[in-house]
Amino acid sequence: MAVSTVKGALSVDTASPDGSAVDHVVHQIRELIAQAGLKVGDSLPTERELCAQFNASRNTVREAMRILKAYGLVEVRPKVGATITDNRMSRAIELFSFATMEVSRKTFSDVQAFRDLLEVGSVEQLFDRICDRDIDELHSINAKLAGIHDLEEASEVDFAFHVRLISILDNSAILDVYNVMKPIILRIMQKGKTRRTFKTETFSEHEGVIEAMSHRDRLSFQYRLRTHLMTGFKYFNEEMEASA
Amino acid sequence: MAVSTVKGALSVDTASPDGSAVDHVVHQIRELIAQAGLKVGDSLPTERELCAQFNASRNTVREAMRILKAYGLVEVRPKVGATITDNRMSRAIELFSFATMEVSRKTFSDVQAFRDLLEVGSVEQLFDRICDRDIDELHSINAKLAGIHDLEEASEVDFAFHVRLISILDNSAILDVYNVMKPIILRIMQKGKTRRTFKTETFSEHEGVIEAMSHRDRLSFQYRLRTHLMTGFKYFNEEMEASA
DNA sequence: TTTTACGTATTTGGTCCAACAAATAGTTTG
DNA sequence: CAAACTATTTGTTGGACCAAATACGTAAAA
Repeated sequence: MAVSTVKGALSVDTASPDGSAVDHVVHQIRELIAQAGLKVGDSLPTERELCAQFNASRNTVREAMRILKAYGLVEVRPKVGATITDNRMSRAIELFSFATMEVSRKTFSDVQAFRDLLEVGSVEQLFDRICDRDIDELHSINAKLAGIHDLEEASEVDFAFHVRLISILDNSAILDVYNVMKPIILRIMQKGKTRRTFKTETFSEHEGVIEAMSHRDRLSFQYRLRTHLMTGFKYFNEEMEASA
Repeated sequence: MAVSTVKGALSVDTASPDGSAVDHVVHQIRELIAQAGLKVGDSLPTERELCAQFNASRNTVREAMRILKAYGLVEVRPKVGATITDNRMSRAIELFSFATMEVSRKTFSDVQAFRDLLEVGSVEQLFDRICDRDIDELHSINAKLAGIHDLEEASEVDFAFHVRLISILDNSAILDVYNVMKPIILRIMQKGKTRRTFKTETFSEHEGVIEAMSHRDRLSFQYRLRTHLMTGFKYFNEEMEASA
């Protein structure tokens, strides 16, 4: 505290919550963090201190902390108390690991078109940065497809391959987005495939992409990768085309 | 209940949490939802029923419900109880509206490179779909820059312009990702700019992009948009290059 | 008799309190 | 230097009360 009596209309405005005591405490804690300029790693007051400070019961404070924890903004260990963190990205990932929604035809084409823009579209920056270790590691990741036991595992390997590919770009925005979308991408990868499909088709498609990379063959890279991304589209039938 | 004594290893596996009672209840509630096949709009048992069902105290159940609420999976109103929802996307957006982190040089270049891949890279698909209404609406959005009063408002208009641009693609994956990243993008847009910058430079850069679109001039579109995205990079100094 | 309106009782989430269990950091003791 | 102890702090429980929303039954009106 001390600083910023004026702070007011700046960035931290959570607007006014719904008036519930818990939301109010959440708001106050966030204000506290902002005003005290707490950074990642710093400690928050103990629950009971917060109770006294905000005139709230311990349960109310605890529910507020649950929210902050769920948002990945604080980490709390018994005895040591709560410390500031920033796991929002991983929380966002967990968010979408829920609710096993069915992948629609439109979802498939949207997501794959999106990935096409990122993976195929970044060919120039990618080829600028490629080094031998990238090629080697892509090979070794892809080799794991031979030993997979179920679809889940196979799609994990497939995903790891593509993450390794774009990691060459050294762009954390892209990497973060990929991780957020991971659950959806995994489902897309599994759609219509069998273990055998992964071991044969997917494997050789990946190998083709790697070969194009090692030869620095832009056109081949783009063609092979694009084709690879669109494999699986055939497994979607045309049903339910018009959905509002 | 009734169905699926076998269900076991399917999709809903939240793995086993850290063993805390609250996490356990969260897990059980999610299992309950899955097993009972509850859809959005359906009701959950009352808190007290959940207490009895899971042998947990009411506070524990409430903390679990706080988590589900924070995840945007349930909505709870006094007296009527908890109903299933799916506001995960809006929660994800809220997630990143927090913690007014400073935009680093690397964040800037990463995010803008990312946007470059999406916006500039999609020129073919974009030009395939463009219609007159798109051009008109882009004009009218951009016109709002003349009447802006502060940076916040200006960046909102700027953002709206780019969202409208990519909305032509009719790709909800891209749109969702853009919305999730909105807070970060807004900050990037504000970096180093003034109201005047928006009213003059940003405005005319947008107009240039629109003009290229209306002429179906691919090269001009790409050049102008790419230049526009990289405007602002000059406001970052080299400080703090090596951060682990 | 039927329908509408009102008021009461019940249900349900929201908040608070007090107490105990478990885990851990720091301190003391061998 | 290591082990045991102590105090502190989170984790969990059970209970209590309140306020608001709903359900229902009763009374009044058509």
